[in-house]
Amino acid sequence: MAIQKPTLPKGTRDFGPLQMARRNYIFDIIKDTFKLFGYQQLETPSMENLSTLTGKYGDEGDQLLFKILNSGDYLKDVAPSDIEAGAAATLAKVSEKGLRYDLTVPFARYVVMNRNEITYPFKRFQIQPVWRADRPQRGRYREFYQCDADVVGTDSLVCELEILLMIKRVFASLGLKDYAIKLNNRKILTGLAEVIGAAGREGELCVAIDKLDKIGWAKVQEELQQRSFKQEAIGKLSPIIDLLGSNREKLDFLESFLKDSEIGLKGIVELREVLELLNQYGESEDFVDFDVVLARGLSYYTGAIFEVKVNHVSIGSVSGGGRYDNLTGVFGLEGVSGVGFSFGVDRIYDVLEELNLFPTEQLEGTQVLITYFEEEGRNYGLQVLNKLRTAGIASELYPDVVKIKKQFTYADKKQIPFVMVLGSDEINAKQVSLKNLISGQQESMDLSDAIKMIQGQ
RNA sequence: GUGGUUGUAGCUCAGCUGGUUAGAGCGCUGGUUUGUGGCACCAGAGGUCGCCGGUUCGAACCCGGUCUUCCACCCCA
Repeated sequence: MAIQKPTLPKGTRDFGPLQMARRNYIFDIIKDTFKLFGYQQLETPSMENLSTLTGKYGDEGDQLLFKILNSGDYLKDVAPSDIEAGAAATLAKVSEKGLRYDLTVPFARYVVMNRNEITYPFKRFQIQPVWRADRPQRGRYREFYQCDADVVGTDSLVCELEILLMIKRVFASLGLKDYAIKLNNRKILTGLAEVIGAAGREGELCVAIDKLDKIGWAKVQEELQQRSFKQEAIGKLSPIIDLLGSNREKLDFLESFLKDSEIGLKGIVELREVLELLNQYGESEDFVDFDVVLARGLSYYTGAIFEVKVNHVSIGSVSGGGRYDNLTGVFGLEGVSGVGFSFGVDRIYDVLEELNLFPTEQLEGTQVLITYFEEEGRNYGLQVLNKLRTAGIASELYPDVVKIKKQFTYADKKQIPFVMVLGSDEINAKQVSLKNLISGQQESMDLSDAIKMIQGQ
């Protein structure tokens, strides 16, 4: 058999040591924030029954699901007539499981299955990979991590407030200073469709309007025409398009614009309250931007909609979420309101890399490498190694008896800041030689002094 | 899913209108230094030119297919 070069499946990646250190840096900040706000961690299986997943993300979403072929003879139930009927008819007979597409639907499933054990309001966070059979691009992968935090069992707008606060805390910790938390409300979009005389069509309306900053008002009008919106209705939208000013000014304008839509006004009230709560908490409205044309997750969001975009980078949104009043309804549990959002770690990684915001100092990693010349030094080194680790210092002993130069090169490559050299002089004097590879200074001392010096750093 | 794009050493890339043994920089290994890394100098290893097929006396180069990369659309983190 000919040797073949190994490759990765399309849209997947390996993460090397440097990348993992950087990813953990991001994960730790997010995790700490979720915990600080009282969220508890949950994990669910990578695969779910296909019946749990399908129909939750729209037709597009169903197409992007990775399906898992049944084990064994997966063709045993397939008749020739099934194959003639096409892929859709055959699928149900060859696959009953799929990889999760997001963390929200598995969470809804979990809530329904554990409805009696859960204490409400239930605040949970979940950090796991999800899979989408999309075509990969920059910032778009087939396997990527989501960091979700959701609350179910309350419709309090305090939850919306906390989402804003968590986003602000995470981004501040990451050193991101130029970003926008775009905020809107599904009810406002519904109201918008009502007052322009296109009630019930906010989905279509939003798909077009959402592209405003990308393709411009003229093109959006064209698209709306193609979707057979009346010219009169399109004309009514124009004051919305150039809406500028503070959040308050925009809300004031929308309030009069939506005066004939009860639901639209409800959305305004909700948004005002979220901003008011932010104020009560003692936090500014910096980075929070009410954006009437923001439209995401329309297949299930019913209240607030969030999206976070970092300015001046070539990556799409890095976080998003919203309120869904009845996500568990499809699983037979009605009346459970939830709100949640998600950080896209892989995209945040790309953003931090593009903006050069990763901390340069390597916090994780070995602090000391023990080097020696022969067996005797290695035996002495093992005792030293034990004491270093007992003192809580990340340390390692070079495993092979090789030239000292090679051992130093290893320390240098691995960016280990200290090297201990153990030769006959040190062994006889029961000391160690400690070299600081950054300053280049080296001196002999007792091990206890060396430990102090390393910890003093 | 639709349209386009890319693939040459571990990495980043050269390689003329098809013509002998396919190059550079960085990295890697060894040496200058048998108790000392980074810097410098010297030497060396490393490629069925993504894969399969076709055209041709001759293909890294032209053609077809396939996989991969990146981009736009759709949608999304």
